[in-house]
Amino acid sequence: MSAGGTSGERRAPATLHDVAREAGVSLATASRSLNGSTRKVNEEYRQRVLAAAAKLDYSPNLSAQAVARGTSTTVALLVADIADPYFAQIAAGVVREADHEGLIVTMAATERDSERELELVRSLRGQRPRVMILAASRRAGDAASALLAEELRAFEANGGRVAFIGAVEAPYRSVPLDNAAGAESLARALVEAGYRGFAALTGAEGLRTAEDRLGGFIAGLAASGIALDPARIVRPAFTRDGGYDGMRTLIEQGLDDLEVVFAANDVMAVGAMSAVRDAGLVPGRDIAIAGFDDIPTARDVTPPLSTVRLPLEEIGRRALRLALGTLDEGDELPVRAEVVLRGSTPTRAS
Amino acid sequence: MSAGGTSGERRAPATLHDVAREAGVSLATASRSLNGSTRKVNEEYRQRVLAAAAKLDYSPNLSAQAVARGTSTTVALLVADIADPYFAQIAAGVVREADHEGLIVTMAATERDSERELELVRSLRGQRPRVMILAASRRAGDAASALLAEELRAFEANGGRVAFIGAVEAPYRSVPLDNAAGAESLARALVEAGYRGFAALTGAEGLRTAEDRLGGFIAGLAASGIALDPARIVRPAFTRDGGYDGMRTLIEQGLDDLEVVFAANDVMAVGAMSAVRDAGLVPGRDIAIAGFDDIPTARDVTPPLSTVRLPLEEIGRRALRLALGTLDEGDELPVRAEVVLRGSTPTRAS
DNA sequence: GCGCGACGGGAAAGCGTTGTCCTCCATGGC
DNA sequence: GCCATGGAGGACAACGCTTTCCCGTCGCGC
Repeated sequence: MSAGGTSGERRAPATLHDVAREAGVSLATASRSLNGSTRKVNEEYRQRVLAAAAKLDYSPNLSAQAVARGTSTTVALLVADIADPYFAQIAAGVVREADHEGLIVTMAATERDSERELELVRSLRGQRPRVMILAASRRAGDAASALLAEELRAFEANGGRVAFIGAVEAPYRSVPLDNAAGAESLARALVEAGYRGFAALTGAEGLRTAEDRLGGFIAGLAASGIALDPARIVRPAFTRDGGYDGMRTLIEQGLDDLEVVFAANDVMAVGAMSAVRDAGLVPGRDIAIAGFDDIPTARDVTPPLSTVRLPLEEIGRRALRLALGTLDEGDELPVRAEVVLRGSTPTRAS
Repeated sequence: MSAGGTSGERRAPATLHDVAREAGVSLATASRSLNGSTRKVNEEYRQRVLAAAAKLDYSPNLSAQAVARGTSTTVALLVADIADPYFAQIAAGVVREADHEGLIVTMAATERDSERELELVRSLRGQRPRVMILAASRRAGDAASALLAEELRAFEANGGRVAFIGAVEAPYRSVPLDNAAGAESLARALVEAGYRGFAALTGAEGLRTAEDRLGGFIAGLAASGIALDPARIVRPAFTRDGGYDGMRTLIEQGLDDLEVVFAANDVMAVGAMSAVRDAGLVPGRDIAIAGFDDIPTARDVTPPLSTVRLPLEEIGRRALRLALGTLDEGDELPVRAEVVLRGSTPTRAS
């Protein structure tokens, strides 16, 4: 257990005051030397300050700076579950872009609970972050939802910026994901590949992302004159295990003319594949499976998973740029959702 | 692109001062009513303050609190790559535990560059976090390493807490992972399963985690009187693609008597499996593969990946508790690394 | 040679909180 | 009836920093 803790004199961190004294200059000059102030400071003084800062291991107190300046350098990121590759990739994008901008990311997980989401937004607001990015899948119209809106309104009224990832949310900026259109394209592609018997695994009712994807998929089928049997729509949890369970349900219901299962996200699809295999069937051959997101794992399962690719990391970066207002010209393009057909949905000889 | 931004009067956030005025009490009373002060405050006043706070949408400025109190409620977490499931799971654990303790997590990614790591530690120090958790794989003895030590020393001298995840680091607290012992057990288990022809895919030289695991594996083989041919040790990047490339190298070198490949982490193993498959071979049948970590995906690839299980989320939580000094009795137990044999290393009829 | 900007250092007033005193008032003991 | 006691509100000095002012010093134009 490595005892830990250097013997340490436990002195308080050096303050700007200490640096100024050490360098023999005023507080103001020290401050001006160490941050990008507009005021010029005599090169000799500046060197003295820099030396003193180095000598004292000075590191500016960000909290104090935030208080004095009236603005922080923080970005708050809210996701449903950090360990979920979908959110992990988005987070990676946000962090990278933030780093690029010299901002610091604070992260919280809603654990897919809208009460918690509300609570977190509330507490995160205390940091006075420059922007708040909400990637957590929101449910429409539940009790917490109105309060959340209230909270965000207050945040923006105070000069904060909110960016949503996913569906377009009322008055806020958002990086819209083309969930419906992507799923629709996927449906068409599958029909074109010869599939006729469909089922869908989607998240709990009211989960925006899940709804949109399912809706798009149904629309895509409808466009080809195919109706999705409501009995073939299963709504387990929006997770890997949910996908597994949902697929089991489907299998227990009887496979009859079922040819392909659309899972509303890749982790569910992966779970579904495992369920198929555990039932003694071969995914892709006995039952085709398609997902959504194109998480890295999608390539590495067997057979490789057909899916709708979302540039997740790019989405994270863009959400931050959007909130910051630093979107470049080219960035205005909507995020493309692109169908990627792989081995899990082989072309079907019709 | 959803214009964004409520029309907003853009007034500054309500301050405690505003609340006090609204409630008709002093600043001190307002402060005492809104935070857990030891001082009692008249119930009527307290209600007035609460009402005023609610009315004004007051949210205490955490930075100001940090400055005034002299301590922050922040935890800084440093990982190599957020999108990597290994770090994502650890991060999830840290965030969950932090949330439990009412702390806020700020996250940064070193991108596996020790220069950046140093830089990040430096800048993170400015937040005066209560603890700093370093999960980023460190290289031993490079240039930045000494400076990093210096930086951490300063941080601890100022009352901060450092916790490492992985190898035990000199004077700091750490959650040691039994990399060597785990790999050693795995080697023994594989020998016991009938394997004789080994190869290893590990990370760049000097990468602590990779070295320890390789070392353990070699020791395990040695214990069974088997030597690992140095030509059969490949050192690509410590990532999925590294695993893929490394496996290709191995295949190009000729498979001869090669029976099983040990990849120093699961994402590499997954990459290696894909390389095997892309070479027209079947992982598990033609070449067995084992990894390390037991990331969630390990169960879902085909065949399921044999590996050494590390309770990653628990490790994250424990790192935080360790740094905070809130480890319970039972937590003193070292983290167990447990061999999990799955289909990727079928028992070999000898 | 004088006046006037421009320049740049330093004092000091914030920033939004907390915590220490100080004070006032009610209570209780003798 | 008086004084010690203590409980609770309020003023105010921090906390570590930024930024506005103020002011002395130059350099330059006339």
